Amino acid sequence: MSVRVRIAPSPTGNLHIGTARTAVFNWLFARHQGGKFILRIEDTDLERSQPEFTQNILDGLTWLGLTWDEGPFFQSDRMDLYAQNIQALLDKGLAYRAYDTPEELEAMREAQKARHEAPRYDNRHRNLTPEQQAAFEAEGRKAVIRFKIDDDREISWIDLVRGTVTWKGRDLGGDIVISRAADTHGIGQPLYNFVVVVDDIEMQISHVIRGEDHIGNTPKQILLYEALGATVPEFGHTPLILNQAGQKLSKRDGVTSISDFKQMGYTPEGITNYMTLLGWSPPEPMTEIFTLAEAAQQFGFDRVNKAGAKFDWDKLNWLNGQYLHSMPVEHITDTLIPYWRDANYPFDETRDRNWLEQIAALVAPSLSRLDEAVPMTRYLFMPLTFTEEAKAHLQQDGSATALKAILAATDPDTQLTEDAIQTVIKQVVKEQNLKKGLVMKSLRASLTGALQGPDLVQSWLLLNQKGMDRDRFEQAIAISAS
RNA sequence: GGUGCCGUAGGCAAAUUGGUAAAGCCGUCGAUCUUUCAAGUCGAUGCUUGCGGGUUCAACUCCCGUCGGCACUGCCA
Repeated sequence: MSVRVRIAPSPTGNLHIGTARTAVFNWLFARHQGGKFILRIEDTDLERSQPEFTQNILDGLTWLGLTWDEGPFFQSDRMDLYAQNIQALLDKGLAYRAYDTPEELEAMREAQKARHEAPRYDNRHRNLTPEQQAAFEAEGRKAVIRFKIDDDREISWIDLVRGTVTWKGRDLGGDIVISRAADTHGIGQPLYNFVVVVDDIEMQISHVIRGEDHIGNTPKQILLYEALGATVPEFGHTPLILNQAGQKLSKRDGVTSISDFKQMGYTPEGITNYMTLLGWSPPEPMTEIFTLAEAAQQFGFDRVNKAGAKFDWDKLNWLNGQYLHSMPVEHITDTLIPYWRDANYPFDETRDRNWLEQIAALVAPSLSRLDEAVPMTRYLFMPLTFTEEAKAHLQQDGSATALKAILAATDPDTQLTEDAIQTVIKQVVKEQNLKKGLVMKSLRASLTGALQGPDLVQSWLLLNQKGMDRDRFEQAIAISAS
């Protein structure tokens, strides 16, 4: 049997990191098995589904490199199929119409709670007589359709990551609603648990790989597979991604959508690598830094951990940095340009290309996120703002002397080279009898407005190419005097 | 409350069928390089495997109990 897996996000929000991680495991498994990875958009909740979220999900998956082989399929296009299957269940007597009002259900649960019982539907409308049904309809009540669940059934499956999992029918909460309320004899909007099964059957999904939060849905769905006369697929429930407090990561935890990560300057390679590590571990000779394709060669559920994993920014940052450090200059320059542009730094992409590449080469080795390049390179693009420490340094004895000497020792009409800079520094140190540290710090303070930052000689070179160095020395000398 | 799942250092985690002194990575700390920060390099720190029993020559790995965490418990997905 060929392997067919799917990722089925619902467009009620941007692509979430948890969904993306599930997509990674599905993708990895499909590639490892030579199977198909299918994308299905679960938009049965008409109220909450939005087209822009669908777009965000598609864009996110594409950006991450999680390409799909079939789809996207939309559940909203398949309503007839669901209605047919619900009718079939109705015809077979496996499902029925229930006329309870939301208020009645609420009251029932309250009563159960008061009696310290587990809230569940008591199947009160399972065996209504035609007369009773007619009476409810005469009242103008609408009916949901419920699927019968046998209290005495025991359902179990061999989970790909957890082994045998068993549930009792009585713990499933009574007959489940598979379609929303609709007028007499009509079939309302089909609900998640039912739709998933119909689609997975129809799309011949062989392995359902999803988050652990779906474990409780699985027994209900297995019963539905049986009722629809279909083969039950394999199930694998992956551990959840947890927040600092150890709870399921949710939008309330701040940055959780892939588009946010992208904007913050994480690379798709870094994110997918990290998400894979959250639950899966590579076999021995392999290091923790790997591409999706490399992971796919080794991927298997035997190496997927069962416990939830806390999301660790430190490790993500480190991993992302590894990718940034090894990125070719042209590539990282291309990637950095949008960040500089968004910061409104003035430059001409074409004419300044070489200069921009030098900047990229200068800062890339110390980045862990792309957006860090913005504050880090600000002094190369914008007028200076001085930190208090920098000002204080410039006001020290010898600082102005050093800068004046440097001004005198350099020719405004000749572009500097690295060697020339080294020579000038040595010369000034010797002639003015100053400490090298003081000269260097004065240079840094005057050129960058700060006492720490990227390599100073390279920075000066870059500023010199733009003719931005001498004015800064003058400005600094003025500060020295004040 | 009920049901289910899970529990190896601060975080991610490894450990062939129970068998050496419980890998590795991140973090932290220190050293080094540098005018500086970051990065890099080198080194160090930390778990008696939630806890208590049991089986065994031997248990992170098996059994029993216990505690804790999380997830689910919808006419959401």
